[in-house]
Formats: sequence, structure tokens, C-alpha cells
Amino acid sequence: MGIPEYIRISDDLKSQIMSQVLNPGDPVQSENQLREHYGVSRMTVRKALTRLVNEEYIHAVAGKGYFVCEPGLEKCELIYDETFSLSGSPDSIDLIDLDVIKPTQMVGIKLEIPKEQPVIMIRRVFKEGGEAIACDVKYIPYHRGIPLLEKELKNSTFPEMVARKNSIFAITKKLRIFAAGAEEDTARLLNAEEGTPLLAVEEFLYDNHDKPVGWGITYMLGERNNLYAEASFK
Amino acid sequence: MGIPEYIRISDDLKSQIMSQVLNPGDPVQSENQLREHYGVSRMTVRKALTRLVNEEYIHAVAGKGYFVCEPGLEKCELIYDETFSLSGSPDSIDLIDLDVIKPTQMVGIKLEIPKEQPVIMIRRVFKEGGEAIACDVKYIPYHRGIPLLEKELKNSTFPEMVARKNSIFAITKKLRIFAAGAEEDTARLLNAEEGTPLLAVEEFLYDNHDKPVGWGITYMLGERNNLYAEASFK
DNA sequence: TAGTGGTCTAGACCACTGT
DNA sequence: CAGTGGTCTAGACCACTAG
Repeated sequence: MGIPEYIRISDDLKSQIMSQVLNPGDPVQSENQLREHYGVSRMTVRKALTRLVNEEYIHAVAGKGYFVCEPGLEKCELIYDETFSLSGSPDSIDLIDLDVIKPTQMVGIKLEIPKEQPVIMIRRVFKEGGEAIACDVKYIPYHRGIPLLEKELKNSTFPEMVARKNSIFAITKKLRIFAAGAEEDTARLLNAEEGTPLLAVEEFLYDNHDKPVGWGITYMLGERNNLYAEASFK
Repeated sequence: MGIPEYIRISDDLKSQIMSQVLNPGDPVQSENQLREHYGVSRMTVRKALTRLVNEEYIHAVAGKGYFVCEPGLEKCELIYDETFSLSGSPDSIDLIDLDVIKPTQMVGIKLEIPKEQPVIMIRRVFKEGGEAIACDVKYIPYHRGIPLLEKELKNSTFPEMVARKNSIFAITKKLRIFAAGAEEDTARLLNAEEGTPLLAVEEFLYDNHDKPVGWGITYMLGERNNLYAEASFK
């Protein structure tokens, strides 16, 4: 038999949950009962149960037992990457602005920095077939000695821009997604009318001490660009 | 010491990855090397490594070893629930339409059903402080014997509406997020002008055989409603 | 062939929960 | 108290990889 015991056991329990033999809140048989029932060692039972815990079908309470989770189908996995979440990858990315500036009040607040601290501002336009389909603006606190490499910045995702002295593993990302009408300058960049519906993604990056290390917004032409997400059960 | 060995070991390796002692693609010490290095049993080492595999810091290749992952910071966790992703929970939900109808061509295609198969249509408006902030429409294939309970449907999330004979664990959800200008009927429901930017979430539900069991769209007034997501490293 | 990860066993001790 | 899950040990055999 190619299929490991612990997979068979956890699949068995999973199907009991799927078919409502076991319902949210119900206790699962104890490790000892399962060990006897399937005739395997305790570690094998634990491996099966650990798998279900990781996939959030059940949860363990020390001293009491395992219980079926209240399902949270509201949790989804969203793949977001400003250069490739666009409808088809963009043919070209134009770097229209790259500067070290004093932060505006808004930028200072978002990055939690004093107003003397210079920041790098990057503005890009994403095009497909010659037409602008999205634009973005990013702000990164500037520290002396960090080179500004146009070519690198142009095609990087925001985390890649920031992750220079720290590993990209150390960076946390938070997104706010909303819809907005194009304002004057954005409309001009996207060659659209003012008020055109845009999908906007505000992006915050933090280092491993929760200090902001990047802030920006990407605007995508509404009807041409989509984000996709799916519920993360397996 | 309250902290388990396997946590100490995996945290140790994690910090080596964070501080770029280990970089994406690099091999991690083998289980045997780690066992000797930390003076623990192989199972303890494996538990530490399994933890890092689950959190996608490293991955295992049978017969070769463990390697540091190429980080995928584009993966985010999005919490979406049409009744509560709105800015502050809505005070009231109005059920403005509940009917069993023949599917339009669009609905038939989305639900992959023949045009004789009746569907339930549900339309709601979400209000806050008396003002409409969002509206939705859902379609569910109708099967005889399923009661239509107005009160239940009104305050349910889409998966809850569908999960009657199947466990909610058996349902898969896929989302498409985009921006759109309000069309005539939507604008009227939301008491807004035509063309007002809306955040739209198209929702597909599938059963455990990947058969569509629900389709719908929620429109939210753009500037007042946000979706939040964050990168899922721990 | 030696080394790797993948699976599995049969014990052990602990802290915590219920009665 | 007996039962639960949480941690840990010291073995074992397997399939796979590489020199």
C-alpha cells in the first residue's frame, strides 16, 4: 500500500466531518481510542491529527481532547503582486519619477517618521499593448549609502525594493483594497477621465520589529484588472 | 525551561534565515547533523523542521535534504465575509428580492446548469445608519424540498446559504475582486449616481466534486468600504 | 554504497482537565 | 484519581539520491 497510515486515518476523519457525522464543536475520539481503533502507534495517530489541526478541521485542547472547528470560510488566500496581478503581465513598466524628497505630512504619518527624514519616492506606470492599465507610487525611508538603481527598482515588487539589508522573510505586508474614482493626476497618467472607477491597493510593509519600511498605493483600471482569492481548505 | 526544544531549534534556524546566514535555495543542515548539534533525538529535530516546512521557510526533498524556500510574499490572507467586511457591521440588512426563477443565460453559464433548472435568486441591501452601503445578488440552484426561510437567508453569508445538505467544510469558495462604476439599478439601490466607483466581489461556490453550487456579486460603495489582507508569514 | 528524508513503533514523563 | 494532549527518546525499515 503506497498510502501512509496517517493519511488514511486523517482522510477518514476528514470525510466524517465533510459528511456531517462529526459537526462543529463535536469532540473527536481521543488519541488512545483512535490508536486502538486503527491498530497503530500513538505517534501515527498524532501525525494524522496534527495534519487536521494544521488544515483547521479540528483543534486540540490540552487535557480535554480534540474538537471539530467552527469553520471559517471567510479566510481566503489572495495572491497579490503589483507587477503581475494585472490582467496579463504588463508589456512595459515606465519609471516616471524617482526622487529623494522630504515626506509630505501624509507620508510622514504612514511611515511613522519625522519630517526631516528623507524618503525615496517611486512612481511607475504599467502598460499593456501601449495602453496604461495601472500606476503606482511607493515611499521608502531613505538611508545614506543605499544606491538607487533605476533598472532594479523598475521591475521589482515592493517587498523586493525594501528587502536589501534585511531578508525578504523578515518583512510583513498588509494590504487595504478599495475602489476609488480617478483623481486628476492619476487620470492623466492612465489616460482616463476623472472619476473613472479604479481598483486601489494600499500596501504597508513592516520590518521584523513592526517598524514601517514602505508605504504605497497601486491604482488599476477597474474593469480590466482583477484580484483573485480562494478559500484555503485542502 | 518552559520552551520546548523543537521550538528553540526552529526559532534558531528561522533567525538564521531572517539574518541572511541562510539564503533562499541554500541547503539546511541535515536531520542527523542537527540531531548531533543540538543533542536531541531525530524526532525532535523533525518536529522543528516540520514546523518550518508548514510555515514555508524551508521545504524538504526526499533523498537530498532541506532547502530554504524562495519567499513568496505575494501570498496573503484575506478575510472576506459579505456581511462583515463592510466598514463597521451593517445595522440592517434588507431582503429586497427572494424568488425561484429560470436562470438567465449568464447565470446558467456561471452555475453550469441547463436553462430548465430553476435557481433561487436573493438580493439584499446592507445599510448603516439608514444609508445603503452595499448590495448583493446571489444565485443558488434550486432543488425541491429545500425550504426558503426568509429570516435565515437574510443574515447568512453565502456559504451558509448553500451549506444545508453538505457540511460547510465541503464547500470551496473563489473570489474575483474588481472595481466598477455603478449601473442604473445598482445605483438606485445604493442611492448613488450612475458611475459611482464600487468595489465588486464576485463569489463562486463549489461542492466537493467541484460542481458550482452558488454564484453572486457584492457591490460596495468604494470609498467607504475596504478589504484587508496580510502576508501570512509567522 | 552511504547519506537523505518519510514512515512507524513502543515506550516515557509532564501539565492539565474532569470527577 | 484516571484520562487527556504535549514533549521526547532510541530504536527500525523504506525509497530515493548521489558519487
